[in-house]
Amino acid sequence: MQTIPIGKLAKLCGVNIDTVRYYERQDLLLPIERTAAGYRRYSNDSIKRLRFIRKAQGLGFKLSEIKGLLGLAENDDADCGDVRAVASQKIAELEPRIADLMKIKQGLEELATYCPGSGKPLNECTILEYFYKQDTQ
Amino acid sequence: MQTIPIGKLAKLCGVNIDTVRYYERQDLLLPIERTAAGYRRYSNDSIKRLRFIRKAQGLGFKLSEIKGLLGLAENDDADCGDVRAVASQKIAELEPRIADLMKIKQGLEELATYCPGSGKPLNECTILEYFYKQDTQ
DNA sequence: CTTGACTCTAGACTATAGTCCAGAGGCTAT
DNA sequence: ATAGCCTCTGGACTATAGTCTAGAGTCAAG
Repeated sequence: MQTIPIGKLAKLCGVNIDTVRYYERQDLLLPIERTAAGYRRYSNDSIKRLRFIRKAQGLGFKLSEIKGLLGLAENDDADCGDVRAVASQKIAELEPRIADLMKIKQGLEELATYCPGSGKPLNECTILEYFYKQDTQ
Repeated sequence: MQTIPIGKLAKLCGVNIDTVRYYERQDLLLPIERTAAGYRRYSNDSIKRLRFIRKAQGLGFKLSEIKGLLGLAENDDADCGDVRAVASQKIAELEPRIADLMKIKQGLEELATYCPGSGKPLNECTILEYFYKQDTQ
């Protein structure tokens, strides 16, 4: 098995070389060895692992969570249920965030609807009025 | 008009006292004066302004955007159209973010559906498989 | 043997919105 | 006058995920 240097690994996976070093500091992706001169060397598994990281990130996982996921993947006592639990938790986190954003969007849309718009002076602006208004409650 | 000290302003608006000072550094909320001892003094307008800031934040505006909004509100040449444009732009920013999160959520739900679940070994885990899989394309 | 590309390290810097701290001084009520 | 708050300042620190820099060393090709 031939090993690959950091620059090649980075290019193969489409990430910045500094990002690879950063993942190493985060204990996410260690080189399989170092050359006599101290150069990092990676394997094909490193490529798979780096791809794993980027994919999981794309699905909204934080690096710390990905670390946990990779730990699971390497734990002989873990099973599919454990992995699915992590996915389910992430879904559960996503739900309120989406709902929040949608509520915010609706609020803004409402404000924009009532605002008289172009040409009207600011003292008739219902958006600003809303922002300045004291909360009733 | 009696003026109020920073601690009272903060409490009235439900924000941390350091946050008020932070807003000052960001040029968002300046005290109307300082006492001989250097103590900040605020007016009722400061309360309104701070409430404005917090409300706009609640609708997803960044402090820099709120600064622009407050600038508009104090600009005699601005009209409702200008304010509405800011709101519309924020709505336009929200849309793809919501869509993204929903896509991520759907992706995760799909993965979780196919995963055999509890009791099955990890090499049958379709979630991990997906994470490790090389992108086709 | 030199040129150019590659890699090494430690540390600083980015964005965002604060929060917390120490050490000093001020203000108020008893 | 003294206790017990309040406020002042500058600077450090938080989270997250990198990115960039300087200065030095290494490697391969011509």
